[in-house]
Amino acid sequence: MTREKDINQMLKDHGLSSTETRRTILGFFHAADKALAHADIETMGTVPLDRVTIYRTLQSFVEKGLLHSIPSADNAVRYALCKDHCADGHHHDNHVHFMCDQCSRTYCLDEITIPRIKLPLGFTACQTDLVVSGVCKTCQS
Amino acid sequence: MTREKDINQMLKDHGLSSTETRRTILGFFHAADKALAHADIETMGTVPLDRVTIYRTLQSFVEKGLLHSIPSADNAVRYALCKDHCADGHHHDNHVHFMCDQCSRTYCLDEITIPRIKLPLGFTACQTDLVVSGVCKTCQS
DNA sequence: AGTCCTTTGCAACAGTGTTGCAAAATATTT
DNA sequence: AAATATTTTGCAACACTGTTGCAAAGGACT
Repeated sequence: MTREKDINQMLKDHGLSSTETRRTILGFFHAADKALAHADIETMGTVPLDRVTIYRTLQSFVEKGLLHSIPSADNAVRYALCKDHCADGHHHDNHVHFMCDQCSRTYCLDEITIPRIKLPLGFTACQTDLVVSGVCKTCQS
Repeated sequence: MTREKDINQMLKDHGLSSTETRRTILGFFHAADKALAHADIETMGTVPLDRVTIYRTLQSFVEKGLLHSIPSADNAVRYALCKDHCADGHHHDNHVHFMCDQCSRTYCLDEITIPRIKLPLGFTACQTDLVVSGVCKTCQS
């Protein structure tokens, strides 16, 4: 399978050794068109994955620039694939996130860039997160 | 004391009976120039407050429009006083929040309004949260 | 294949938030 | 002001989220 090979390559490109759990979890993210939380991943596979391993996998994926985390008001951090990578690997996403109040799906709106914010004197920005919540395209019937 | 009386009035104006814990917690928010998390409140008073009571108090304050909650990437929801209230009580804040990476202080930048975001077709916005993180005016030395 | 290093899985723990229920405090009525 | 009704508190217990340490298993490399 080409996808298998792609996932393998993706891990190695980011300096991660290719293990079964990592391939599985990265596969979940490629299959899903939405952001995933730890709890989602725990129940997604046919064989249940170890909780701790998932935490550590997500952590290393974020560190190596494969995933980015999305803050939320409901205290459940979600993760999504990083689509564009800078050369240095350390890459700050700058797109808007959308979270559906009805189905809890979280989307990366890659095409919408966060506008530049002018901070008061004395404040220096490092990262900016913009999360819009409401009703998503699937729930809008 | 006038402040005591103000706090009392504030509670009643929002349809909450005036109890000692509520007066204490509301007092904390008036004294602080920053957003407070549950953990902060737990250790602030001379007499320790019950954890559950704090949760319930914060909840009712948010429901009645006294406080608003601020999402964060570090999974610790913070709360801050609502400064302007609509007539109906149900009031959506629309200002930018700033969180310091060094001291973890969270500020409401009331003077900066969140720019309007144009969502893709099919998405309807209900609330928009914008959190900037970096170095605050106090840590900037 | 053998060695080295990383990752996994388990147990245990710490923090965050919720629920149920009896006792206490507040509000309301007389 | 006392009695009653209602709300809030504090405790115990629980569920969920996330972390750490350590021995065993798995990948990487020569």
